[in-house]
Amino acid sequence: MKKPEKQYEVAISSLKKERYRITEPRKALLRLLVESQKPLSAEDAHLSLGAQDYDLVTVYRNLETFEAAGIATRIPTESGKSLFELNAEEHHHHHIICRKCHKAEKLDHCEVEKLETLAAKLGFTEVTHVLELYGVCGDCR
Amino acid sequence: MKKPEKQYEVAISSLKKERYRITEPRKALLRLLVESQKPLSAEDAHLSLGAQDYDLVTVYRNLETFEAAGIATRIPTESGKSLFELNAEEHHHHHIICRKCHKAEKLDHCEVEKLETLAAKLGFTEVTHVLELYGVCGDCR
DNA sequence: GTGGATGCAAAGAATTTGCAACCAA
DNA sequence: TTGGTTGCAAATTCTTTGCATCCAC
Repeated sequence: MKKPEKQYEVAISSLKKERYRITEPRKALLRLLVESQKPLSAEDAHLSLGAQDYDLVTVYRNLETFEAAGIATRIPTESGKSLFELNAEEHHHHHIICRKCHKAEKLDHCEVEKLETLAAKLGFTEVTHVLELYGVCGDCR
Repeated sequence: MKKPEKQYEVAISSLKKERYRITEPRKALLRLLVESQKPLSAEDAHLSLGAQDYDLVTVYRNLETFEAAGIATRIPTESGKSLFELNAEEHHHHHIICRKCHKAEKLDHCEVEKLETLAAKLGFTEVTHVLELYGVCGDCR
């Protein structure tokens, strides 16, 4: 795993390269994502940043911006709510998300049965998974 | 794949066993799901049933009921919209969903790299996937 | 200085809930 | 008969959009 400061700097560079401005809300949100190292919902982020400091809408817009800049990824969840996480330059991974408290933990190794075993080892029960692929079909191209 | 009539009967039996009533909207929705053999959104189903015949709310409630009865499964999608599909007694599978027209096709074999290859063979490009596990964590139990 | 970014309000989309009328068992 | 089910309306939840103001470059 990359050092937080490094990860922050790399992200800032990506934003600059794409001509996005480095604003206070963006810096704060980026720091939060770097520090938490976990997928967060827009609301989580808004609260953690101190709800009174920046608007929820700004958080949404910037998460979207981060995604467009290739800095973050949106993770659709079972509940219909999206989580966002910083793109780690490390290997591909997924998460195990608690159905009750919505805590998300990172799972290394990407293969479903192995993942379910891993999840069980982390103390999760009633484990199920959602796996869907997305792409553009021949008809739409 | 099971014969449609058979599948319909099995589903009806499941509903009866759970003491759910066999109403017109339920029969119509079930027939639709059996026939389409593809995941549908609540709105898709509502339109296919003839929007004027049954209420969208009834469709939502019955898809929920079907899920509770173990007849159907909700599939959260990238866009935040849910799709529902009848539980096939056959093997575990997932889908490839077109980002543009939202057409969903069934993919057999559950292993991610294989699936992406399969998706490519089906003519899909820009293929990505969402894989998240859900469960109840130790803290919540 | 200027166009992108923000905050506030309001709109939107998907889904859920409340409640009286209705009907399957 | 009666409690589950439906339809209509309204509420909720998450997310996006409009617009005037503001500030990073």
